Amino acid sequence: MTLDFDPIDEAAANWRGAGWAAVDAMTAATSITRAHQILSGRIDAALAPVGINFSRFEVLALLSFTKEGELPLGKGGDRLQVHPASVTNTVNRLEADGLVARKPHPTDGRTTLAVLTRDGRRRVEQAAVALAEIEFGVAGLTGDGRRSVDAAILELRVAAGDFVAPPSQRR
Amino acid sequence: MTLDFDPIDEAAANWRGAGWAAVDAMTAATSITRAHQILSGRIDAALAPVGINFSRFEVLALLSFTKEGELPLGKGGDRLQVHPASVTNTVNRLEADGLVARKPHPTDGRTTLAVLTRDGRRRVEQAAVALAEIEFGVAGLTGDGRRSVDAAILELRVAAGDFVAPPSQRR
DNA sequence: TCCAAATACTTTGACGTCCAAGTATTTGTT
DNA sequence: AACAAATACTTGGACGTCAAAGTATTTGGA
Repeated sequence: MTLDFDPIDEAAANWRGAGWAAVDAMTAATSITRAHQILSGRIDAALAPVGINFSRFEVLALLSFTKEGELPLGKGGDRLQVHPASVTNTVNRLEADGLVARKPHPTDGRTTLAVLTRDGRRRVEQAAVALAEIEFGVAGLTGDGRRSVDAAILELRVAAGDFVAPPSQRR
Repeated sequence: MTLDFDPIDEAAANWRGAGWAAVDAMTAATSITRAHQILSGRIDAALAPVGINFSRFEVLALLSFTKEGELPLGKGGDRLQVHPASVTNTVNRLEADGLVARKPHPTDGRTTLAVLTRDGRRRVEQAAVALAEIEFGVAGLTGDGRRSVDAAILELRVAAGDFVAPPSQRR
């Protein structure tokens, strides 16, 4: 199962051998992809005992940060950068588990609000603890590593147009 | 659509406000997740005109690096770190498109080989060019940024047990 | 006022990923 | 030689994601 060589190193060597371009870009992209794979696996494993997964957690967390514990579905999608259909799907499942409820928007008939239930609030607290315990899957990354990842990816996100205003100071 | 603030900064502030732990780990994990989302979108968009997607490309590339253009399905899954069922699925689709063929292993009846076809080889070359043109989606990351991402994620991968031998020198 | 365009969400369908279970074959041990 | 365990792959099911199309409602301009 565990390889005795670095698969990314090997990929880079193969790439060069084939005369393919942009090897540095390839290794960076592959590193990020693999990192995501690792984090995703660890996070889902940590959340499984709590009875949710990461996308559901993200929605619950977002709701828990609002004053009233409610948010239009579309706003949630914008913040989490996911497709509206994914939000619908996630909220459906959260609703089936009694962790959120849908409520019509008071003044805009097109809009639906997701509202955190009492169970939902309890669940998201449990999940936050579980995630903190595994350090969000980044165990193995030193403080320096985390900062340099944050800084480098900030460049990427700005270049991708994630947001326009100059970022406030990251701590 | 585009936000006028950094959503990760805001998430960190919310996290602190709620008294939740491991904020630094959360931002690193969120950065990586978002980076993956960005890369994935760019890469799929670049490959769409070529008629494949990234997972299919990975399989084709792996095959193209072998002497004979063939590899047991299981080996491919190990290298790409994906589930056997995913390999089966991907190879099914590549086979339906005539880009690979299945062939029984000459000595081990349990094993199936995926063999690159002529069309498959042509296609993977086109894809490599298309990916190099968009710098594998990491446009926006400077050389320094790419190196620091590679280095930091190497720590994470080693900690996760991706491979055991000391890595050879990265360039 | 009226109506086309924009907005918000849902539905349907395609695809990728994983897990668990099932089949076939090979290995290793007694 | 015999058989349990390991290995390699496939199948079926659950879930997440996106795109495209559909429905309902609101906005904004003629």
